[in-house]
Amino acid sequence: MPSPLSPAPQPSLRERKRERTRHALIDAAAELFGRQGYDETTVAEIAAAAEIGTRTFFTYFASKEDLLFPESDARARITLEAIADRRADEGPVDILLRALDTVAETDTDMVSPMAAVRTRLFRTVPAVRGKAMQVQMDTQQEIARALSTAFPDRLDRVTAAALAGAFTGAVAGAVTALLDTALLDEEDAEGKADGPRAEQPFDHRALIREATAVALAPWRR
Amino acid sequence: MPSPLSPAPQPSLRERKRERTRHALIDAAAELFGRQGYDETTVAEIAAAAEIGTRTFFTYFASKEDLLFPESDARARITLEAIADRRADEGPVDILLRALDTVAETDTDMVSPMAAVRTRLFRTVPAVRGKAMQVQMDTQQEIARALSTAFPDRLDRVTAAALAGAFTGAVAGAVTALLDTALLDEEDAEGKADGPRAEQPFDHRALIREATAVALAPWRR
DNA sequence: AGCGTTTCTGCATCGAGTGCAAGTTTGCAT
DNA sequence: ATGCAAACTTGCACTCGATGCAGAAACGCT
Repeated sequence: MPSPLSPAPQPSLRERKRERTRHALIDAAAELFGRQGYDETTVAEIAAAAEIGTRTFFTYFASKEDLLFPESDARARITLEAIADRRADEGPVDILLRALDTVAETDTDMVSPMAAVRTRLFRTVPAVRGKAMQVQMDTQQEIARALSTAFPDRLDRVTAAALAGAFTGAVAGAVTALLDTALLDEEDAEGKADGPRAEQPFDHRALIREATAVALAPWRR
Repeated sequence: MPSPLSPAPQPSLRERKRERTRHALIDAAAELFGRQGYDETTVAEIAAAAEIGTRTFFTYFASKEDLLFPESDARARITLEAIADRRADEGPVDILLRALDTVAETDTDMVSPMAAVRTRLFRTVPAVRGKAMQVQMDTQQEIARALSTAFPDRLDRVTAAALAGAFTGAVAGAVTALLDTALLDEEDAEGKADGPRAEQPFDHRALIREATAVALAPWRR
């Protein structure tokens, strides 16, 4: 029983319902994609599984691909906050690396069921990869703008864009490489003692951070 | 008249014909995209303009987007050659810098009519942007693999990928930033003296050279 | 309960892309 | 030249993603 006077910022029934079916769509899609693959799953199937009309799907997501990136701006937000909260002695590269740490810690999306599916699809379905890259480029431009206004005297627009590109490019490259090798190893390890299959995402993060720091080293002077 | 005994490596009639219609498709598409836009141009129109059946289009290009990146692997080839031809005293960074210089000199794609159209579409059509990033990422991973096998003791896969990503990301970021300002200026200048609208409103090659210089400056120490 | 505003949904339609089964052209050996 | 096999081209039918439209249903508010 909710306290009667709490200024409950509870969204209206409409919005709650909308959020519920939104999640139903994501869950249904994750399940179907995982079971039959991306191309083999039609929008009509997803909609049916979430019990809405096919046409209605497109009022929730502009496209089938958008379904895969429900929180696309979370990482960008964190990075922009990192820039805003900078200490006086931090250079641009320091800020970006700190943002990367924060993302690694707080990103809840990495454990969602959709995330697991997405990483698999990223390697195999061109459309998924293309969409991911597009999202990346959008956030990259935001970061570039924020950087150049935060360091007006050290970073002009073009240099800021270069740095932002170097950063996101380095991270994306490292993640992709890691993902590739990880999944290859997994295939190799197949058939041998199929024990509890311990995952080690923690030193993955350390690896990514190290590699990014090395790649960006020339940018800190 | 060709010397009768020259071991002319002339491709067969079949291949020449194929190459001809291939270019006809690219030219027709460049013209149509430039005139009516990307989404407003159908594959059927392009095929008709090149005088082939609609169905046949897809034996030349796997998709409408592929039409926009006809030489997508040229840059990767040059870079891989640069890695193969490295001198003993060259580090990974030196090689990449040299490769990019070579690309700047020898890349003919930058002056093709398609290039001008592509840069315009890159800013406005999501599908084009996504495809471009995907191409970039693919070549990047190839370069990373080659780098880490060329320097097995200095670069693991992940670090090599981060380095390659940082490089291409920096250049790409700088290019788009510079392109944005260039194209915005151009729009501003619109309405005044609407002269013949010079078909090559800016020098791609110079622009890319400038962006590359800015983006890679930190690595050149 | 009743009314205005969203939201949902079916229907019709368009464009990208694919499989198939012809027809057509090219390369090559006789 | 002639004929034949392989490669290439093409139309047809079809699937799927995506959009516009208009009526039906659900919601919020009085």
